[in-house]
Amino acid sequence: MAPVRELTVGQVAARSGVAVSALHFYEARGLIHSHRTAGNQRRYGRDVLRRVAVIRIAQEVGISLAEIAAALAALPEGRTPTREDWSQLSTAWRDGLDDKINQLKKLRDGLTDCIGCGCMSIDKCPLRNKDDRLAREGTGARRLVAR
Amino acid sequence: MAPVRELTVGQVAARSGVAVSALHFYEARGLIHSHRTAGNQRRYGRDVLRRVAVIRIAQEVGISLAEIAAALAALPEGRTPTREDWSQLSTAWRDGLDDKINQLKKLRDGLTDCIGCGCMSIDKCPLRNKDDRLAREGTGARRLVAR
DNA sequence: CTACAAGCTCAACTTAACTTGAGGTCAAGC
DNA sequence: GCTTGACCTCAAGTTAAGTTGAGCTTGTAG
Repeated sequence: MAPVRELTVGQVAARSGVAVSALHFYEARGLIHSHRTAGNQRRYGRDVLRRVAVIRIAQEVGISLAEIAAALAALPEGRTPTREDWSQLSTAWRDGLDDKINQLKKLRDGLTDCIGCGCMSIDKCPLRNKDDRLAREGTGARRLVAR
Repeated sequence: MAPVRELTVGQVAARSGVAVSALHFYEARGLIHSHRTAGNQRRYGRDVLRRVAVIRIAQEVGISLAEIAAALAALPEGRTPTREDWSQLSTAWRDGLDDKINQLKKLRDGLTDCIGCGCMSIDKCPLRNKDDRLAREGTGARRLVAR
């Protein structure tokens, strides 16, 4: 059987589970690329499926399209990305993932105590403090133990 | 200084690190409540600080304001929430957190293999499959024929 | 008793990530 | 050759979670 040739936008949508409009959108944002037929219709290479998969996975982890675009931009323009290319990408995100996991763990482990503790000094709460804008701009009185 | 009984919106903003506009917004969304002075200015009880803290924490974990509102709605209207009340809430969110952590772990552990594996059958990918609409509607024919 | 910081309301604007719609083209089956 | 469904472009709409600004009122320090 002949290798599957190019995919239409509809086929990519069907296979990736992403709406056609979203694919258009990704393309406009430079996350995926296509070339056009004589009749101006999009045709995608098979690697677009992988790209889209990566995009969705990354999104699920909370990476914004802009960040994803930046990461994907590092992939070779001309050729099909190698295992090496993808691997590099995944390694970078893996670190971010690790951070995120640790953050959530910390949160989870502190959650019950911190929410349920009944303490009145919320501004001393270790959970709260981690992104406390006040800590940065603090005028003094509100200033707490630096982490 | 005498113990502060009621807080103005500005004081809440200062102590919670949340913008006044955001507090207005939360109030409009029913996440927090206030009563008004004769001059129509908001006055908050001290428990609002806790509420706001909980809101921000929950948001950070990826819970939407709508969901937070629903959870907070379960808190007693009339009285200051007890430790019990908060604890119940945190326990519920804790479960969600656990799920999220596990999901991320799975993602992390599969990421390098799955993104970097070089395999061509993306629709068989364990990562992708977890939310694959196609897998549910799949006719079987769409099963990847291609390399 | 007055200046002016803080509050108030309401509407409009913002960003992300898409979706929907209008109006028109292309391609494949009968 | 027609009909139908998939495509195309571009503009506008949508949701979340707020922010910003205008115009007006309150509250408090000096």
